[in-house]
Amino acid sequence: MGSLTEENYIKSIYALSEATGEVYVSELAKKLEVKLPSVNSMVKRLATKKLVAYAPYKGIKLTEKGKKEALAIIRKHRLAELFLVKVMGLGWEEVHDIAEQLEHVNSSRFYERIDELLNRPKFDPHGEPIPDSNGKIHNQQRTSLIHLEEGLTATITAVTEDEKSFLDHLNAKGLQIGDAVTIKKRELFDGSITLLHKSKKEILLTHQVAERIWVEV
Amino acid sequence: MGSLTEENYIKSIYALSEATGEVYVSELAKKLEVKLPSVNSMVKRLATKKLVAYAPYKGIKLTEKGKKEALAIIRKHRLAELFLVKVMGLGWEEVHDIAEQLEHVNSSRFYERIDELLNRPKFDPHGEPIPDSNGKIHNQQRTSLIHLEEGLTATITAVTEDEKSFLDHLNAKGLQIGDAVTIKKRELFDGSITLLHKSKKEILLTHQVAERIWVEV
DNA sequence: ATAAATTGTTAGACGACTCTAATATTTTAA
DNA sequence: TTAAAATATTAGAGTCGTCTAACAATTTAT
Repeated sequence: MGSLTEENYIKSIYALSEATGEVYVSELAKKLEVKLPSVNSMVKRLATKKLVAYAPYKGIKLTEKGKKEALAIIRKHRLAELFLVKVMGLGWEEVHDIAEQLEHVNSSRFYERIDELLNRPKFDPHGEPIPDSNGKIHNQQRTSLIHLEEGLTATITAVTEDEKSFLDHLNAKGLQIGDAVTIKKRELFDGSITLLHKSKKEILLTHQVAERIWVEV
Repeated sequence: MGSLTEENYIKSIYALSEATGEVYVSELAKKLEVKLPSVNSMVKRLATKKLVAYAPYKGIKLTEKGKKEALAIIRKHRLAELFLVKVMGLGWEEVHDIAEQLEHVNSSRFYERIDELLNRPKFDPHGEPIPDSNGKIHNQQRTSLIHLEEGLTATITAVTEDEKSFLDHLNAKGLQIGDAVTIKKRELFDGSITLLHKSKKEILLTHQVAERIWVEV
């Protein structure tokens, strides 16, 4: 096992490189809130440990070994989040920071037990998939709310989890994972969307918010 | 909050100085499994932070500030242990190492919720008292098994928690916190003790084991 | 296609924590 | 009461992870 810092680098590299397969030093520096030279020297260390592939002035890529480690941490993070919500009764908007700490707990017994208690769950409270103990992710169909036609009905399956304030916003609007919503109106000029919710209420979402909500039709 | 390392020093200083009010550098080095100079320099750092009072070649004492920090960590450790046993269903002999990690989690919400779920418990699974959120310890009457006269009956309230192997040993003998036992025979020549247990079985304990079992008469 | 802007790297230093080797103090026992 | 044993400290170095300042490569836009 690597250090706490190392685990955080690996996790961030995974998250930021998911789309394109690689990350740049500056993106990583921004995400981790450290300066460029810090990232540069850490990435070199990770490279000597064969956790990333890296050539100066080129992007950073996780090796298979690095990916495996990243998925193990993500698994722990997501299991912890679900545990905090389901077993401990905390709100989905307040568990992220605690899970950031619990994800570094080194105890297969602890996580095996959580997995068991939650009945081998596939998704965390934000709808993100939980990798299994081999790092395999059970994927789901994903469309962003902003891509739905007017009149269509869909179920919210996930949200992009970045800041607590975003989750607070959804809570305030009364939206939850699993809720069914119908697109009532899409405003072309600003991209905002009006939803019809199971609570019979109409909910107005800005484009910025809607694009971070994932649904299954 | 201090670093993880700092927290571990504070906790060990508290544990080792409980009896006499002070610890020596060498004892601390042994407990923490580091060399003497490491302890020496760390203790100096803790002294500049006003967490310990220290004069070269003299013992190390926690300041009020240090004690407060120690008790906060101990509270988290013991709450975590009880939580792992009661809520997560792990065995009392396997929770110590996990609690060693959970005790460093920085989240009042997390621990407040555990405290609530466990109904503000006063003792951990090993019978050790859990300090309240102000660091106050609810003390209990404590006598070691080896000080009981033959014929007396008492309830096991705690055990000295040092090594997993000791707890495994008690498990194997069928002894648990809360069990009532009667002293059947005390052997003078080797200090061993024969107990009568609620299970009607006779249990033989060596002096070494018996002195680490605490009872209430 | 070259200058400006952006992005990345190197050099060197610092704090936290550890170590080994050398030295000093305190305790114990002859 | 002094020599030996036990205990503690200092000096100096190494690793991890961070920083600032200076420089180098790459991209972009004129």
